Amino acid sequence: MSELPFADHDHDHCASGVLDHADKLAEEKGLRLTPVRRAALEILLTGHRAMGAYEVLEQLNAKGFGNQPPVAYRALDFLVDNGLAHRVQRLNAFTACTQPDRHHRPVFLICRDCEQVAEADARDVQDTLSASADRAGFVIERVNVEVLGLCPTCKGKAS
Amino acid sequence: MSELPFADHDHDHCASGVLDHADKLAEEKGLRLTPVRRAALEILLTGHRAMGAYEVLEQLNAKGFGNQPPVAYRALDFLVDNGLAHRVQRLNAFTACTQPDRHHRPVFLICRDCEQVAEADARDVQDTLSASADRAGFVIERVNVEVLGLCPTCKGKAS
DNA sequence: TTTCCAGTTGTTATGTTATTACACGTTACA
DNA sequence: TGTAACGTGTAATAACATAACAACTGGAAA
Ligand SMILES: [Zn+2]
Ligand SMILES: [Zn+2]
Ligand SMILES: [Zn+2]
Ligand SMILES: [Zn+2]
Repeated sequence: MSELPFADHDHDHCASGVLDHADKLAEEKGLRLTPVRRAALEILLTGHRAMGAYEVLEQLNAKGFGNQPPVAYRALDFLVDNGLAHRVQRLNAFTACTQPDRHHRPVFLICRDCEQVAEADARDVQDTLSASADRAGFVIERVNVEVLGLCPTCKGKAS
Repeated sequence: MSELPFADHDHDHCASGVLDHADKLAEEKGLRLTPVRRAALEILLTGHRAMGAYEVLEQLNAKGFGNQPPVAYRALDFLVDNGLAHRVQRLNAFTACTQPDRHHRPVFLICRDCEQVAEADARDVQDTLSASADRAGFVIERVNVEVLGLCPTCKGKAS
């Protein structure tokens, strides 16, 4: 794991950086980062945590978009498919990718207390996994690694 | 990963073996493997695949138990809590543990074609993960690793 | 034995998450 | 300028999960 998750950071900066990157990516790859999609990404970035689809939907609607589930699910699916967001299975939630500029193997560290989700890169973990799956003859297409526990902050509070 | 998943095997034997083990475990640890709970385990073993709670519920009801969701969820939760079954997040489904006799770190290999789920043990993968989380100051409580792809059989069919 | 309690099972009702199906508009492109 | 692919919106519904409460069970305390 190369990054320390849960670290303090300049959030406004990280958010606008990701949005800039998304705009660039859209232009380069011809992705259609339409208003709803961009708004959904903004919402995830502003929330800075894992958000449920209906929560995103509510905020999309407040910004003048539709208010039916598919509106949110489609935008979120687009973001996930294009590496701008991830789905956190354990929480039935979505979170903006914090490092969309590099092809990474995300691992999610989920704090059960404060519910924050940190995205770490664990190339080594997933390389191990790939090697094992290869031996078993299984072709990996997607990997989902999620860890539930206590983040450093909440660990401190508990003790 | 120490086991080859998706291998042919004597399924009736593996199923009855797990049930025997569950009975033994119940006696040793004082677990109350009641009729509904044992039936739920049987259903998962007979299905030999990941099954949704409502699917299990339907079969429980056919055997004379209640027909409301909590009946299934409670039995399944019991099995999961006691290591007799696992939850597959990706599929919102449950599967009988194939190796309940050892304390293992399950990794699920999910075939997107035939929907079979193989349970492999990946101690090495999760040890790597633990070490990384430790460095980040995160206390791991539960880990969930799920891999989506093509099993050897379906890989063959596709080519 | 009787009382009590924790735990189990059942029911109703409700909450939460996700998809299908279809209409209409927009974009890209021949 | 057709037209096909894609995107957005809506309504309806499916699928998954939990809350709240009543009734029963089985064992320990009195
Ligand atoms: Zn990411
Ligand atoms: Zn925390
Ligand atoms: Zn297992
Ligand atoms: Zn398969």
